[in-house]
Amino acid sequence: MDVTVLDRLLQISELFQRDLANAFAGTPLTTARVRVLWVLAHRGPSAQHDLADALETSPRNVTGLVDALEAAGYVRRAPHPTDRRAYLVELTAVASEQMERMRVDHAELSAALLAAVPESDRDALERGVAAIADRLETLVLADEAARAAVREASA
Amino acid sequence: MDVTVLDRLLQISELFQRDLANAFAGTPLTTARVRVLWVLAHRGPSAQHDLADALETSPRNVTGLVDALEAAGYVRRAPHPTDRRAYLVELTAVASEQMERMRVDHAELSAALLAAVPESDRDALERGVAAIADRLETLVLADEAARAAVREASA
DNA sequence: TATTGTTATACTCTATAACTATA
DNA sequence: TATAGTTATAGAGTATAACAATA
Repeated sequence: MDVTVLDRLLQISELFQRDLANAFAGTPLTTARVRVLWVLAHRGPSAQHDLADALETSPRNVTGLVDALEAAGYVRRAPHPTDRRAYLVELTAVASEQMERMRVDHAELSAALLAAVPESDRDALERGVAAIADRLETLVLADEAARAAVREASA
Repeated sequence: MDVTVLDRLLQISELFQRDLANAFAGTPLTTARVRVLWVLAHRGPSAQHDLADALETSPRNVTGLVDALEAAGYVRRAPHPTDRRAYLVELTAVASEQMERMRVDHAELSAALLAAVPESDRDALERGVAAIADRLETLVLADEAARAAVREASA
């Protein structure tokens, strides 16, 4: 029973989740809420339905996440400049700083992990994980398309 | 803004979760429940507190997961041979077959992903992901130990 | 006394459907 | 008529605490 590359990738995947959970333990932040902040940090102030699209979740769920983040002081609901039905959700200063720290942590972790790999292996590693990520994405999307086709046919 | 190995690994991590969710959509199985079945397939019939340890979750949570799996016909609660307080949770035939299919799928996915990598890069890739997994595990465990020490000190 | 699993309670994430206000 | 976000309702995962039966 040898340990495959896939097993290692799954292990890495679990460790990431654990690391993130640890990082925000004891704060009001959770994985789902941090994802909202992360999207806002990258897209800038956004309407809730745009957040729902970006997060691939329901508008209802966004309402709950934004409620929690607003209560904890991480985001603000500002009026939308042209559509009175909508809000613009934006980060507070506290959250912007937190996301900046997260960006720095991310870069440091990236460097620390790469430092564990012998320099002579790094190019092949980069090509390899990129190839695997692309192939996996292709497989997952093809699988989802096939499922969607089955749903169509039975509807 | 270049895409780092870390970014690729995070992308792979998300795709795994998505793939697993797709695979069990429309069945009573979920990620948490499949983890229970997976542990049972590897450890054999187990008492619930052993499952709680293996899954790093609370006994209460195991009660709920086993309830759901039992209701859906994936596991059985058998009396423990020597401890009348405990049950031995074991897979049904249906679940054993499902786990065997999952094992085969896992092997096939492993082969498909590796096939996307040029043969000349594979050795370096294997060494690289192993090194990253080990380093990441070390970092996460050290972080958890540091947090535990802080909790001790403040208690 | 300690352990095994359950009941009680609560919070979070998620989804669908019905509804209000606005476009 | 369609869209943005909310209320209503429900299921799932998780946690702590109190408790019963047994060790």
